[in-house]
Amino acid sequence: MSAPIRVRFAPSPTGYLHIGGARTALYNWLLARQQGGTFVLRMEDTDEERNTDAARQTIFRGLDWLGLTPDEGPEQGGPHGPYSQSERMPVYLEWAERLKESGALYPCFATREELAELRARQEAEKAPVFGYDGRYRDLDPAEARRRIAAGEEHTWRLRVPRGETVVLKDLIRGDVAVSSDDIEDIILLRANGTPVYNLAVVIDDHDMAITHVIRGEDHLTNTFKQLIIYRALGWDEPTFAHLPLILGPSGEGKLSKRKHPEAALELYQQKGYPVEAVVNWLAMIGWSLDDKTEIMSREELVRSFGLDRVSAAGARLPMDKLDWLSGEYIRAMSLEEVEAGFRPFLVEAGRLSADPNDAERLRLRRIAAAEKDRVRRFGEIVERTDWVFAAELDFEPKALANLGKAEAASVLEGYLGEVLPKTDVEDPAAMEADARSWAEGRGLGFGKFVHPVRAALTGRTAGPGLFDCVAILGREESARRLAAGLERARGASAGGA
RNA sequence: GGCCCCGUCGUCUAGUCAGGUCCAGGACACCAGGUUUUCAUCCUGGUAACAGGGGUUCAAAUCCCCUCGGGGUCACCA
Repeated sequence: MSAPIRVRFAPSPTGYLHIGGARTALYNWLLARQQGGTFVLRMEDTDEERNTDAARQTIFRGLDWLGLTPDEGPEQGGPHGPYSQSERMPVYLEWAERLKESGALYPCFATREELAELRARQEAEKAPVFGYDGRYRDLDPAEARRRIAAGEEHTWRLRVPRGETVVLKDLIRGDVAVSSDDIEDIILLRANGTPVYNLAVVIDDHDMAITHVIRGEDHLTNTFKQLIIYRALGWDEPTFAHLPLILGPSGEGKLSKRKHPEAALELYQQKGYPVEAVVNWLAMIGWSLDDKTEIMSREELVRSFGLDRVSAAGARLPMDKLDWLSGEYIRAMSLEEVEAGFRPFLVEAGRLSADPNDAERLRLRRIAAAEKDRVRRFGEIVERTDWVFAAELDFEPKALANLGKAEAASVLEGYLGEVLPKTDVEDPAAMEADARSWAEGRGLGFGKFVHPVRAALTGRTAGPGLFDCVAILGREESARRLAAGLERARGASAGGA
């Protein structure tokens, strides 16, 4: 119907990529891809004190990981740059100047101390309204000029109209109306002459031709201020959509990094959740396709996503659901993909060379085959393979008990001596057939066979299929462990009998 | 405290705009059973919610009002 949409994600680089921010970025990106629009990344880095280059990088790399690479942004450039607010100061100042000329702004000589005092008194008196009381709003212009000329410190405030109703047409919340009397005369230029966030945002969204501002609900009250700035500047406002907030997993408050480690996107990468699972999960927090669809690929999301089905209510982070989804994604992967997922974790744990040799590759393949159905995130593979790489097995009590059973010694001895040497350790199914026929020949139940062998090989009672374990260890190491287990079993029966 | 947003199973949600097909559906989690050499997967079944109170209506999870609860925001931060 009209020009393609232009959306943006505008984080401030203060340390990490917030999971809620990641979702905001995803929703924006989804819409841009779906409608052939443009996804812009803009750094809101006007606060020099708090911003670091490391934090910028964290945001860039986080978006890369999620596959939400901007069409325009600090790294990729574009026709509406620069895309970092720190580089756009002249632009803001220019518009601020026009606002001064038009009389929309007035100088305010209230000092920080004065304002703090005012606020303290308002709180003490339980005043109905907090905030600036407009004490310099009607200062005589000549007097103002005189004080400025005298070098008196001052900020510039926006003369917010009185007695008007400001209506925000929000795609998710519908029409939200607020009285302009509830909005104080906001500072647009600080005493040091720098512009304030709300001014910068309006100018940027306008200059960058943003058509839809999709952001967290925490910006809802800012929007009314911004609406007034749009009016003062004589610009048309974009369409707004305020997303419900993501709350901490156990309820109270929005996610903060201090209280909730899961607020940081990096955590998910570190724990080894497949990206596509994270994307799927994020999309479903606050949005749903219908009453049953849970698993959706990125392509399906691009096709079906829509703001009209975004919920207005805040949501807790459903961590259990991520674990489940992640497991589903891993199970749907090819063996090669699972290997690739495990690889960095095993390398980091020192269990795999960065450039693995053939034997290592083979072992990785076998581990992947054995654990693919069991693991819910790739990072689990480290502790799950402790038994494989342990120089000395750390036996669980139950496993030890299994080695102490009456038939344990003869089973181990038989498997070690008669079966293992000629069974095909490359082929778990074949090994199982061999073992079964051997056990049957002895009139042994398969369970009686399996338990002591598993105990000797892994020191545990639970884990991958027994013959996957043999395959992972290889013939030689399996034999060594079986022999060691046999010794224990004999010791146990000798001591016990 | 002012202003604003929100309120369906423990959790994520469908249903609310266009009232009946909803003694409320799905998923995760949980519990029970089955398959399996263990675990996991897989299969079957189960527990579990319309925040409360008033209206309107033949009929309300759906519309209106009040209460309660949760959240956001009130910086010369962004």
